Amino acid sequence: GFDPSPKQKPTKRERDDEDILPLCMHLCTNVPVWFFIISSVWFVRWEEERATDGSKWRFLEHKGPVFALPYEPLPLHVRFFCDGKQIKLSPPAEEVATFFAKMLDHEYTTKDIFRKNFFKDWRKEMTPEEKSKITDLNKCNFNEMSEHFKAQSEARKQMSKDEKLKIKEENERILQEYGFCLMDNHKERIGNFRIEPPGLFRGRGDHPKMGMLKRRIRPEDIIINCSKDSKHPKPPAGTRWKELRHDNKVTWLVSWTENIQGSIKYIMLNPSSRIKGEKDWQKYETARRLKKCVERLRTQYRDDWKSKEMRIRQRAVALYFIDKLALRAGNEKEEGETADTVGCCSLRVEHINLYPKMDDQEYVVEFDFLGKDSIRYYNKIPVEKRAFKNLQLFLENKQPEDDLFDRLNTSILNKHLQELMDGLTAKVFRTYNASITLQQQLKALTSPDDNLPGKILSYNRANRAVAVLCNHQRAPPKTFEKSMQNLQTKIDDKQKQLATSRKQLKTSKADHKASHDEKSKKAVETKRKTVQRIEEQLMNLQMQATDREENKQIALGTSKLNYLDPRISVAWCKKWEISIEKVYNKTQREKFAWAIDMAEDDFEF
DNA sequence: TTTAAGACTTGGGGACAGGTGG
DNA sequence: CCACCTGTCCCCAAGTCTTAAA
Repeated sequence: GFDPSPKQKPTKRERDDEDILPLCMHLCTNVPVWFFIISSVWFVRWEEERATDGSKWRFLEHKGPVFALPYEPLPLHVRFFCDGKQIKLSPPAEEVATFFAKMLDHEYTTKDIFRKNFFKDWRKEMTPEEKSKITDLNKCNFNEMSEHFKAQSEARKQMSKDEKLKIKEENERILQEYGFCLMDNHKERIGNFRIEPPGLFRGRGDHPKMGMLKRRIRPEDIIINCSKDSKHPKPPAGTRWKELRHDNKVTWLVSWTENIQGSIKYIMLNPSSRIKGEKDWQKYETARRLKKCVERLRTQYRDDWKSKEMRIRQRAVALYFIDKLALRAGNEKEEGETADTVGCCSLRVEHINLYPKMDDQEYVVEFDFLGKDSIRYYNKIPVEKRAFKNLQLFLENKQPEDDLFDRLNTSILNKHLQELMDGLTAKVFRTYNASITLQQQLKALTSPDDNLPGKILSYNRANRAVAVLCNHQRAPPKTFEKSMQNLQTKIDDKQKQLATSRKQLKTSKADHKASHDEKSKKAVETKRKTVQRIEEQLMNLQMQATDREENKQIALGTSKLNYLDPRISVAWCKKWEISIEKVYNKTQREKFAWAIDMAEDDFEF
C-alpha cells in the first residue's frame, strides 16, 4: 500500500548536486516498495544490490577529518602563579593548564579524583624546571587565565553581525568540503567529521578517570578508510596518516584510538544516510518479529522459573526483568576503569530489596541502582510469585556486593535468545516494548474530538509513557521554574482577557436586545468569535503548561530517536491529518525519511 | 572457551542560533 | 532593536553486541 501521488514528494530533497544521484533516490517516493529481501539478498528498488558477503559498500570517497585548531599560547599579560610566584609556562604545560582554568567554575575541579588525575597528567607535560617548581595543585593560581577566557567568550558574544556572519560562512565552507562523502552513488552527510579537541576528560557519574588529559589527535594517529579507486584524503602538509585502509566490511571513514580508555573512536555517516537508515529499519523489523513470538517466549521463561537448574532459573528471571521493566542487558565492566553502573545481568544483591508484603501489594521488588550514564533507576514493582521466590533463592548466602545472577552474563543470555529467535538479543526487548507501548498509548489516548494541541498533548503523553518505561530522565532544566512562571503569567493574562471579552459580549448582547438592528447583531457575532478565539488560546496555553510540567524530569528525545518505530508516528499523523512537522523536527525528519515515505495511516507495528 | 578488540547504537548535557515579545 | 527564551544540533561518553585473537 503505497501512494505514489506527487503531493508527498518532499521538495526540499531535490536540491542535491546534479552530477550524482540525489540523496533522496534511496528513499524514493514514486515507487511502490521500499526494498525487500529475496533469499537474504537485499534489493533496493532500482536494483541496487546489497551484498551478502558482509560488505557494506563498493565505493567510498571522502576528504578525511578536520583537526582541532593548534594551540595558541596565551598573551604575555595573562600570568600564572604558583605559591605566589609568577611562572611563565612552556607551551605544552600552559595548554594543559588552560584546560583546567576553563573549568574553574565547575564543581568537579574541586573533586579529589579530578584534581589528582589532572595534576598527574599535567606534570607529564612540564619541563624539569616546571616540575620542580610546581609540586602542589592547591598552590596554583589560574585566576588570570580563567578571567582571560571569560573575557574572550564575552568578546565573542559582542562580535558584530559581520564578524559573526564571516565565521558562519567559514563553518559552512568547511561543512561543504569535509561534511559529505560519496558512498556508492550517493552523496551522504557525515556525522562527526571534526576530530575531538584535546581537553580534560570528565566522564559521567563517579568516574575514576575524571580529570585525566585527553590528548591531542594528530594525523599520525588517524586511520583512513576509503575505497582503493577513490581519491584518497590527503594528510595536512608535512604529516602522514597512521594507515590508509580499504575495508568495505565496515562503515566508518576515519578512526583513532583515544587515550583515556584505549578505545577506538570513529567518524561515521549521519543518521540520514542510506547505510544508517537501512540498519534502523532492520532494527524495527527485528522488533516486529519479536512481537510475533513474544507470548511464546513469555510462556517459556515462566516455565523456566521451575527448572531444576539454577542457571536456567536465573536466565529466566533476568529475561522477565528485561521484558517487563525494559532493563538493559548489563555487560560486565572492568573495575576501576569506569563508573560503577549496572544493567540486568550485572545487578548485585545490594541493588534490590524484596518485600513479600508491602501495603496492599504482594511480592514487591524494590530496585535501586545506577544504570547507564549513572542515571538512577528506582522502582518498586510487584512481580509474579514464582519470580519472587526465585529471587529469594538467588539471594541466599550472598553478600551485598555479590552478583544477583551469579550463573548468568549477557553472552549466555544472548546465546539463549538467539536460539529462540533469529537475531534476538536483549536490547530487542527494549525496542519492542517501547514501540508497542507507543502504539497502544496512542490508541488509548487520542480522542477524535480533541483539537490539534490536544492531540499533540496525547502524543507527547504516549511518548512520555515510553520514556518512563525506559527510564529516560533528565535534570530539570535550569530555567524550568522561571519558564513555568512565565507561562502561568501568560495564562493569567489570557484569563483576564477572556473575562473582559465575555463582559463585552454580554454588553453587546444587551445592546442588540434593545436595538434589534443589524449593526448590533454583527457586533454580537464579532464578540462571540473573539471569546471563542481567546478560549481556544487559553486552552492551548493550559495544554502547554500541563505538557511542560509533566515533562519536567523526563527526556523524550532518546526514545523518539532510538526506540520508537517512526512508522507508528507517521501513521498516527496521517490518520489524524496532523502534519509530520508537529511531531518531528528537521533533523528527525531527515533521519526518518524512510519511514515518512513508507508508512501509511494503517501501519501496525 | 575466554578475553580483548572492534564496530556500532544509545545517552544526557550544553552551546548556540534564531525566533519572539517588549 | 535588544534581551531573553527555546529548540536544535553538536559533543562525546557509555552502553550493546560481534568478531578476532589468545
